[in-house]
Amino acid sequence: MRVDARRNEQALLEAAAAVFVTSGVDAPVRAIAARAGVGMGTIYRHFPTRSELVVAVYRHQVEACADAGPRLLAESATPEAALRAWVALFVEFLVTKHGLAGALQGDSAGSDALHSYFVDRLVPVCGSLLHAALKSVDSAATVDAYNLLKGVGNLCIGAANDANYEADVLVQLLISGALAHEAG
Amino acid sequence: MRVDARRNEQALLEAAAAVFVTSGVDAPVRAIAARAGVGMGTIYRHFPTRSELVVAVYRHQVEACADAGPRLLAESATPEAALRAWVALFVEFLVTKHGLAGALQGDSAGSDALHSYFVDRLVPVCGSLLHAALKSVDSAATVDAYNLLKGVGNLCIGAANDANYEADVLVQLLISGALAHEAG
Amino acid sequence: MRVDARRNEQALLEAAAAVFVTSGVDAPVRAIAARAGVGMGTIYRHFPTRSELVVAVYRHQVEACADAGPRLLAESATPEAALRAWVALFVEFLVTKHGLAGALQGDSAGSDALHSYFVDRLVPVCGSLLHAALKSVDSAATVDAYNLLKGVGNLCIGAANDANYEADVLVQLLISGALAHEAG
Amino acid sequence: MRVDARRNEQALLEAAAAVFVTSGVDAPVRAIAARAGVGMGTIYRHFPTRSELVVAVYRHQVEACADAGPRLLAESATPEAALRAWVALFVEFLVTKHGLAGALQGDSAGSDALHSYFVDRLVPVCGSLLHAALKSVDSAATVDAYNLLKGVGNLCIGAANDANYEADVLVQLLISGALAHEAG
DNA sequence: TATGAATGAGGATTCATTCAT
DNA sequence: AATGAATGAATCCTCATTCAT
Repeated sequence: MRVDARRNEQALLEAAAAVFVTSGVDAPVRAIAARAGVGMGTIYRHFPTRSELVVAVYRHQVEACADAGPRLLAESATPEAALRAWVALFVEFLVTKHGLAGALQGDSAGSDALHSYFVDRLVPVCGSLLHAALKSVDSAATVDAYNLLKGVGNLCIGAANDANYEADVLVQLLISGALAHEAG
Repeated sequence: MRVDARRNEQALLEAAAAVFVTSGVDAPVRAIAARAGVGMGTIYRHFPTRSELVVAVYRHQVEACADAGPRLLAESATPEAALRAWVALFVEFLVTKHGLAGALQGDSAGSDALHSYFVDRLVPVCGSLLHAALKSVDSAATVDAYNLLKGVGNLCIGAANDANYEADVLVQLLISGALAHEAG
Repeated sequence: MRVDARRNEQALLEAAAAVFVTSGVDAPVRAIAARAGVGMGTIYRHFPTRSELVVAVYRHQVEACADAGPRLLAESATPEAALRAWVALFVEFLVTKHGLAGALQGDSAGSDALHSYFVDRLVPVCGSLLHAALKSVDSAATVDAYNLLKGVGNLCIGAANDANYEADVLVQLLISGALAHEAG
Repeated sequence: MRVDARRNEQALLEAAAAVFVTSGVDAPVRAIAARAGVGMGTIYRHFPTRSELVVAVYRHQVEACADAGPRLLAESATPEAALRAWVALFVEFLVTKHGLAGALQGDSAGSDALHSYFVDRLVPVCGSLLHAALKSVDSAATVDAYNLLKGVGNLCIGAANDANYEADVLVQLLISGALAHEAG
């Protein structure tokens, strides 16, 4: 890849991140291009679909989140604490990225890549933590990691727009519920 | 109101309900009018804003849901059972009305009336049930009824599109979590 | 004509006059009907075209204006004074009726009846005054009464919307010009 | 600017000029685009508001008119002749551009830029000529240049639609009136 | 005769996407 | 490889006019 192409790609990622914060992940292509100082065609060259752009923008943070899983499990006092810390991390990520939680739904055709990426990368991590936590409290699984992850994601939708809505509290309650059922 | 006007209004409500399921509550006015077999102007006559149409479409069911609260409290074996039955009812309502859960977010400008209506009508009902349940298990409140209701609503988003996602299970876990914290 | 029909027609004229002042002579039919407390169909029954309604609304005042011509000629010190007083009267009428001066242009199809009525009724009056004034100052005619009337009307367009525009002054200057050319 | 963009802009100006003559300056965007052979979006790219398009269409002629003022003052036998020649020029411009005179009214929201442009550009020119003419005939001013310019503009409204209406004659009478009042 | 519900043409505007330069 | 001009589908909303009741 030519040096200028790489520079453009970097500029686009930064611009998109900034615009996504302001206007959500459905912001007009033109706005992103303008902020990056490139033509719209350049966006399409680097990221043929919007979903690919969104994935690229958040890749670093998703990776960081994924990497945090094993580390937290090793460092935390208990597996439950590790799970709680990890979902708190995930919640913070989603809530600060305007519209991202909603985009995880995968409904609309274009967001499939985003949905897949999140699931592929984070469900295994979440699964490890959940499994360890369940074992440590001697509970049986009531939900799988996919459901838990998606539930957490859903609870974060719209959190940034509503000062009375406390997504983080609800998420911790959901964890409590998931770990609460005593093993028979 | 003239008989034909009433017939049109009814046709519009049914058409809108059907189109909302398919295309969400932001579906084009023209599509709703076409399905109802009326002109677009007729929609604007009966429901000057989109929000009023959405509220009208779901009013019956919201009222039924609100009415069910006190009844369940009286009929159920325990307050917790009443709360669980009621949220199950609410979940069933939201999940079968594709796109409704998402519309409950007050984000988009036009849906504010909808958001208000849901909150005004259901938060008090939810609050009664929650309060009774908390008291019966001798727990302190960790969330208010608004947060609980909105959390339940959020957990239902996209549930109809994903066979692997079990919103009802997650909602019951959330209730478990909300009732789990021992008092004092 | 039945008594109720006459009552409706009267109500419509008053309502239209009021609405025209507020919103101009192109105000929505519905607004006029609503203010009159009748259905829209009733407007169409009484006044099939908008032009006929406008004519009817202003008939009294146009007649009063026409009648004022001979009277002013008889009462004024000089024919020129009579002409000046009469155009001042006409100007006051036009300026206070929002949009009426513009509607006198026979451009748009619907306003033909209005245009015709004004011309038929007022050009002769204006002509008498102009002729007498020209004779009294021993000037030759440089414009006919039709041109003078229409010129005065045009000068009044938009006068109510622009505090810096003094239609009345300009009109008097136009009269001065029309009487200024010395007869050979 | 790319050659094709410049070609489109030129085509748009010509198309708009033609359509304005036929349908007035409020002609549908679609009609202008169709005549220019471009998409509607292209109009919005080049001229974000209707007012900007109107100004662009008439800029050349307004500038020519403005430039003619000082030249006429220098070349004419008397300042009055210069003023008369200049307003005749202005009248010819307005009358041949059907609908332009009407658009000079600042009424409709979108045409404000047009109104401003005309006033800013032509009132000073008109003022110089008027002042010189008044001085040369030893008359005191009875109107300012803004009123005179707007009056001339108003007299031209609808002139192209009415063969019996002689705007040019009326305008010269208005000038006569404006210069007639003897000083002292 | 009166009502006002219904129609639907008409016009503005936005933006994703393509492709000539 | 990059640009950004152009396209035009999609959608909203208003209101004159007709006509069933």
